[in-house]
Formats: sequence, C-alpha cells, structure tokens
Amino acid sequence: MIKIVNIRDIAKKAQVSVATVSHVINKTRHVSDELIDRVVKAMMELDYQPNLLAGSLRRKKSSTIGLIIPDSSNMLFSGVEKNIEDILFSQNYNVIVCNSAYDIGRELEHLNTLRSKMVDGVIIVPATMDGKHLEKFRNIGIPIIILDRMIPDINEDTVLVDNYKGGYDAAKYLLSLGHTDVGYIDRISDHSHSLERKKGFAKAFEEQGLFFDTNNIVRGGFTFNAGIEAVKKLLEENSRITAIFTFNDINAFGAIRGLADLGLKVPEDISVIGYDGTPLSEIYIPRLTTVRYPIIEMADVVSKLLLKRIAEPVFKKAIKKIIPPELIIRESTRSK
Amino acid sequence: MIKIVNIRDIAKKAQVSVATVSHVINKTRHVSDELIDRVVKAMMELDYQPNLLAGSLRRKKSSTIGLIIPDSSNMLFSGVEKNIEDILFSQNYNVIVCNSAYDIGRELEHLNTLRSKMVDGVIIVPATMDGKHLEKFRNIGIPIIILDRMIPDINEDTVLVDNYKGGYDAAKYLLSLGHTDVGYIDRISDHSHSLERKKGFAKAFEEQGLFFDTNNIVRGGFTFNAGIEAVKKLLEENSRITAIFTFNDINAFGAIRGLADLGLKVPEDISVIGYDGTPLSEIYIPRLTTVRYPIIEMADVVSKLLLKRIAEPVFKKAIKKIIPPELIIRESTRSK
DNA sequence: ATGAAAGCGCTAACAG
DNA sequence: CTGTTAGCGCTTTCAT
Repeated sequence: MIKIVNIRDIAKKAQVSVATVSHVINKTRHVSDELIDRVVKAMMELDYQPNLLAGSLRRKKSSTIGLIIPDSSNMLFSGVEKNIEDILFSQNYNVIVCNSAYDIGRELEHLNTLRSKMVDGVIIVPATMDGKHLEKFRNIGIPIIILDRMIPDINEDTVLVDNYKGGYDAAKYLLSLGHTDVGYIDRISDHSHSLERKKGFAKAFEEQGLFFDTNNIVRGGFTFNAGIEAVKKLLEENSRITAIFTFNDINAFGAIRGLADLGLKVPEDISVIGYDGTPLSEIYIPRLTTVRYPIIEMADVVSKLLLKRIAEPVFKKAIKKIIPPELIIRESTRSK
Repeated sequence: MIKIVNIRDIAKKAQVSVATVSHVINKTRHVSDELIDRVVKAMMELDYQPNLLAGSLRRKKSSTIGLIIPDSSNMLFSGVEKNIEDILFSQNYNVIVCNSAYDIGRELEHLNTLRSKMVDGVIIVPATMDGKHLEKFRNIGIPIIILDRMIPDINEDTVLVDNYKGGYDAAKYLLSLGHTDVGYIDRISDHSHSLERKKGFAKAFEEQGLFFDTNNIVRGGFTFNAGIEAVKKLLEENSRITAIFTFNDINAFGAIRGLADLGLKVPEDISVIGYDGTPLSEIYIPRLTTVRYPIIEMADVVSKLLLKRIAEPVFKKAIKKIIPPELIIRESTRSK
C-alpha cells in the first residue's frame, strides 16, 4: 500500500504545525504570507490531496448528498439527475446516485447506507406511496426532500409538479380546437399523478359547460404497445373521438402508430397530445404536441431547497413547492 | 446537533467491549451467541447505524466508486450508469456520479475530489483524448478503467466497443441488400469511434471487390437537424444513393425527415441505418434498423473489471476488453 | 499569528 | 472467546 501523504507530512516539510496547514487549506484563520508559501510549496512537492473522509468525520459534514430515484436510465429521472449534479457540483457537493428500481426494500437499504455515509441530505423520488421511513430518516437529522410524489399522511418537504394544470391545459387547448369527444389514455392504476391530471382535464370541460365522459378513458401501461392497444379500444367504443390525450410521450407514439394501423392520420384525422416532453417528442413525425415535464426547474428548485435545509437545519414545518408543467404545441394536434 | 449513537454506546449498553461490537457488526471474528444477542439488541434499541466514514478512514476503503461521464442525461451514458450502479450495489458499493460536461477541467476537478473522498476506484468516459491525468491518477494507487474511448499513448485498463465491427456489419448488410451507392453521415471531426466505423465500413466493400466512395461521406453534428441537412447535401451530390448510414439514431431520424421533405420514403425509396439502438429506435416509424451499442454488456464488463482491480491492485499491464455491438434489423432498410 | 493536543467513530493488532 | 488501546487524517479549542 502506498503511503498516503497527510497533513502531518506537510507540516513537517513546511516546518509549521498541523493546525497551520489545516488553516491554510481551509482559509479558516489568518496565516502569515510566509507560512502560506511554505505550506503551499510543500503541498505541491508532495502532491498532497486532503483526505476528505477524515475531514468529514471530524466536521460531521460529508459534502455529499444522496439521490434516490427509481431508475436512472429513465429520461425523466436522468434529466433531473444531471441538472441536480450540475447545481450541487457548483456548491462543492457530490452526489451518490441510487436506483431503487421501484422497490421499497432497496430504497430502505439505500437510505441506511446513505445515513451511514453521513450524507448531508437526500433527494428522493420514492418508490411507493409509503413514507414512514422517510419521516424517520429526517428525524434522525438529515434533511430529505421528496420529489415528484405526493406521499399521503406525511409532512415533509416536497417538490411537486402541477399535474392538475397539466391535464387542465391539455384539455383546454383541445377544446379550443373544437375537440369535444376526446379519448384519454390513463395509467393502469390510479396514482396522484394520474388523478390530478384527470381532475384538471375534467375541470376544463366543466368550465365550458361541457362534461368529460369518463367512458372515454382507457387504461394502459406506459409503453408504446399499450398506446397501440389503447387507441383501438378507444375507437371501438366511441367512433366519434377526434382527439386523444395520453399518459406519456411513448404512449402517444404508440397511439399514433395504432391510429396509422387503423388508417387514421395524425393530426389530419385525429389529434394526439403526449405528456413529458422528452427530447423525442420534437423529433417524432409528426412532432408531438405535449405537456413538458419541467425537469430543469425541478432540479433547480429541489437542489436549492435542499441546500437551504442543510444550511438551516431547524425543521419547523414542511415546505412544499409546486412547479407548473408547460404545454408545448407542435404538429400532432389541429382544429377539428 | 443530535447525538450520534456510536459503537461505544452500544458496547456500554451491551456490557461488552467495542471490539466485540465491531466484530459482530462485521462478522470478523467469532463471538459467542450470548454476546451477539446482547449487542444486536442494543443496536436495535438505540437505532444504531455504523458510521461508514470512520470505518473507511480506518480501513482505507470507502466502498464507493466514482463514475465520470460527459453527460448523464445522454441515454447512452445513463443506460450504462444505471447498470453499473445495479451491479456495484449488489457488491455493496455506492457510486458517485460526476458529469464532466465534455470539459477536461471539470474532469480533473472531479478526479481530485474523488481521490480526496477515497473512492476505491473510478470508471471514466474521458472528456477528451488527453489522458496524462488518468495515468497519474492510477499511479496514485486508485484503479481506474477507461470506458468507450481509445486514449492514445496511454497504457491503462480500457473497455471498448468494437466500432470497426459496427461499421463493417452495417455495410455488409447494406451490400447484401444490393445497395452499392450508400451515403455516409459522419461526425464533424474525426475521433476513434468514427474512424473505426469508417474503416470497417470500407472493409466490407473491399471484401466484395467494391470500393466505398468517400465522396459519399458528409459530416454533420449528432443532432436531428444535422441529419436533415446532411441528407440534402448527400443527394445533391450523388443522386444514385439508395441507402444511408448515419452516426447515431437521432441523426437517422433527421435523415428520414430530410428524405421525407424531399419526397422520398424510407425504406421504399431509400434505406437508412442508425447507430446506438436507443429505445426510440424501435418506436420510430419506420422502426429503425440500427447498430445497437452494447450498453448492458459494457456496464457488466467494466464493473467486473473494476471490481477485479480493486480486489487485486497489482498493476502489471493494462487489460483491454472489446465488446461487439449488434446489428438490429428492422423496418428502415430493404433490398434495392 | 501560531502551536499542542484532544477526539470524530471505527478497526485491528496485541494481549490475555 | 474477549478486551485494551493505538491510531486512520483531520479540525478546532485552548493556550501562548
């Protein structure tokens, strides 16, 4: 094993005390120019790199935070991750990325490890709706911010996306185009995201004195194939449909494909709106009208909130932030 | 600040020595059942979580590794990242993810921080072709594996994708379909990836006694728009082209769009082959024939190699692994 | 303006 | 089978 150069070696070489070395490294008290020079020189010569682990242990602050997401290969999450890393890096933090794989057991394991590694805070997109362990985690003294999930019966810092608005905006836009018979592809099981969207969607109809017929809702997975299936079912049941709102972009692509199979063109025959605004949505033919998930804003808000919590750890009441998504109008929709 | 429960507290509560506590935690020497019980009970009651930072400092092993990639929101990298995290997690490692943003300065900063945080190893997709600092890093005693980049004049462990084969397979397939006039969209500046691919591509022509006309190469960016532009230039210069090989999938989508603008259909009028095999390639219409980048295999090989290096740190000579990509035939190609 | 020394929480060599 | 104790490399109080 290679000898690790430490602060003591520097002190000896520079003929000063270890305290002085530490202080010049951290600029934490005044040191005469002469000593600074000697120390810096010694550090250079020995290729010294401070041991942050030792420092963290002493200081009880690791300058690393944990990010737990269900799946870092999902574009939504990887986008958030990248931006979080960017912001935090600029504040001298590193991020340990953990995949829960939508499994609460793994989530818990990761939480424990992160605690053990003394992270200064964590950002989490929880795997499930269960949040007892998150509360417990914060009680331990480590700030934790929940991202993009409404965990019921819990009072923790949360950064949410306004999915109600997402649904509302989509419906309102479709209505403005004259579409009143619209199909709705929902996820298989309810979930705050889908519930909110649906509420907003129906609200827009209401405001026009119309009624959104829930018979026009079909449930499917998040996948391309689910979109294909869904569209067929939808049109079988109601042939008057002139527009379709989907749960995500991939789903929308599937819908478009399914429609093509039926001999229907988008947007000429039927309009389609996606959700998420992943990069592909602007590449697809037709370019997809979609509700953009505010990835960058989420990363920004959640990072800053966490930083704030780390700086002022007193937790009196939970902070909630809600970020609006944005309707992006492109080529897959047109007036009736 | 909340009092952190430590091994001493457990020892006191369980009426044993700290050594015993440490040993039951780490199962590192035999302890009588009775004492184990007492210790475990004490740990539960005090909600004890070992401080891994302290352990790491002592053991000189942090059980965390660093992953430096240019951009974790790029699907290729996020895919690799996810799989690396998965494998390493199963071996009790965490991964600190760092984005270099293709900037060598940032890369260096990250390397230094990782060193300071005593990571047990790093996996890096270097930002540039410069690798002096990587060599230096390993000399310090921390294993480092270079992923998906051929760094010249350097003798370090490397996991590469066989881009030569990628180009070769694509060309061979196109030729088998009868396409001899094929356009080639290349990246703007040369780079081992593009060079290898081109070589392999030309080789397949040679093997058939043909000659790949480099006048059919057009350079563009990685983007959708670049694909559009490129295709137009390509067909202006050589109207006999019946197939196009692109640098990546997005590029291919652009090409398809550009072709559509020109009134040409894929694959009826012209065949298009992409590269990367990102999920969108199987969703696009037409479903894209592409050379799949072996994301999962890369993660697997690189993780295991790193683990091996950590286990046996003696570095005698660099290990090189080459992983073949895979041609996936779908709908965007057809015989002439 | 500088230094000595205690101690962060843990591991492991040594001693029994 | 168990305990005592010396550090890992650093920060920071206390003293000068």
